[in-house]
Amino acid sequence: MFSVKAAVSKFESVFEPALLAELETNSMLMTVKGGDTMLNPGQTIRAVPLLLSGTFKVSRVNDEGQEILLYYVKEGESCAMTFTCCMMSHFSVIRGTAEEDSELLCVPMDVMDGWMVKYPTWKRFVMQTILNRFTEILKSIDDIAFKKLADRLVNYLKEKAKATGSSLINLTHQQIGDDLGTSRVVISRLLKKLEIDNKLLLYYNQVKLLSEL
Amino acid sequence: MFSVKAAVSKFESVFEPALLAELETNSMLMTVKGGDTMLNPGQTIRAVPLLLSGTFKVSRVNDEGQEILLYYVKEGESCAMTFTCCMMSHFSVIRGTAEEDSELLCVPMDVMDGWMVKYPTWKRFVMQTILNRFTEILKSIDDIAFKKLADRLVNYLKEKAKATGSSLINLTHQQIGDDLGTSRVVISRLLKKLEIDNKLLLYYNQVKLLSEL
DNA sequence: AGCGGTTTGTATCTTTTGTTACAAAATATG
DNA sequence: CATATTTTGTAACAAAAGATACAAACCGCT
Repeated sequence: MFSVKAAVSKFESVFEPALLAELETNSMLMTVKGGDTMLNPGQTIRAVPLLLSGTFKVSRVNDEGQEILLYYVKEGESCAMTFTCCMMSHFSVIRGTAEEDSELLCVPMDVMDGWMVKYPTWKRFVMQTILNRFTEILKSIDDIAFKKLADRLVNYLKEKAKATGSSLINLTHQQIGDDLGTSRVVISRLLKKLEIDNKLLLYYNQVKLLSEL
Repeated sequence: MFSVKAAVSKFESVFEPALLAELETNSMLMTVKGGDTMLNPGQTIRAVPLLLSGTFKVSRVNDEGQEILLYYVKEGESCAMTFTCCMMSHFSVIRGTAEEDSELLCVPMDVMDGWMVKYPTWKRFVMQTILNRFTEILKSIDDIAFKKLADRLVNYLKEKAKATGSSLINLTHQQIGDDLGTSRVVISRLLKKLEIDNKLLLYYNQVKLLSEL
């Protein structure tokens, strides 16, 4: 559990001192339970989050309610969409869900605009965030457009393992299917194939990646 | 053919007077032939383009050289990727090709950074551009992930017709396939189906959209 | 141990998209 | 106008992914 002071200090290497001071007086600590959705498409955004601990999942939901994973926001990062939407007072175009219990530092949108002008380190942080997300999203497009589902699944699992630091992944086939935008049956089929090929082991609610993968 | 003065005046309603003046002294006119590629992935970017006339196609090329259309840049617009890459002195992650003969006003990157701070209208323009492109790219992801190729093709043709202001579209099946990330044969098949259904007429190098579409 | 809900395995069938191959039609070019 | 090149049409087949249906395995809980 962070104090605002401790939270702000996490960004000591990124932001200039004056900005850190402003951050301390203007921001708000917030806790979110794993699984909770913080932001839905269409919702207006009043504050921008800096993630202190935990992970957020950012996904896209289309008109028919179909969802697809875009990227994860990790400790010390923020969300490019929220920045841009916030600054243009535009409603959200994405969904943001806490993957695990998470803590965030919220910066209200009315101070943010000034910071872009006053603090080069803030401007840099914003632009770097946008660039990173653009790059990730374009990579996603490559994969969705040209890669087979089997390959996307393998990448997804490897990512997960890397993110959690464990080769034992706690997910149902249904959850995986949701993230990749396909059905449970398809995922079960592909996973079974991978198991037969000695790439992984399947358990109830779990997937254990093997070194062969 | 524009003079710099005339070119700058195109942005009178978007930029504040002081910025227009700076734009006039700092920017450079440029002409590009239809079909010419201005920017490739990996290339470093030294200036940001404001499009005066014509159209640019922005596409993504993956490691295997497969290409897919992302969006078009039209008159009075600019490219979000170029902004962000430029500001972070990062190489390009996209390809930019002139669809038709085009004229652009190029702003060197070293003045741009200051403009973000000095001119609210510039900052606004940049953020608005980024937001618009983010939105478009996310729409693309929706389509690629969940829509059938037949629907994507129809949308593509409608877009083209709207952009050129004519229901007679000058494209080969191969070109369409390239933009949608699929093969010529597949496009021919789908187009023929649409023709049989009285949605369009097929000619050599041309597709004529009918009102049924 | 038994029950109820959740998760996984699997078969079957359909649809969509990709691939290859070849011929015909349209156009460009000398 | 004769020939080369580009574009289009189409068949036949393969692979990938989606849909449906049902059974079996697993887990939490009493």
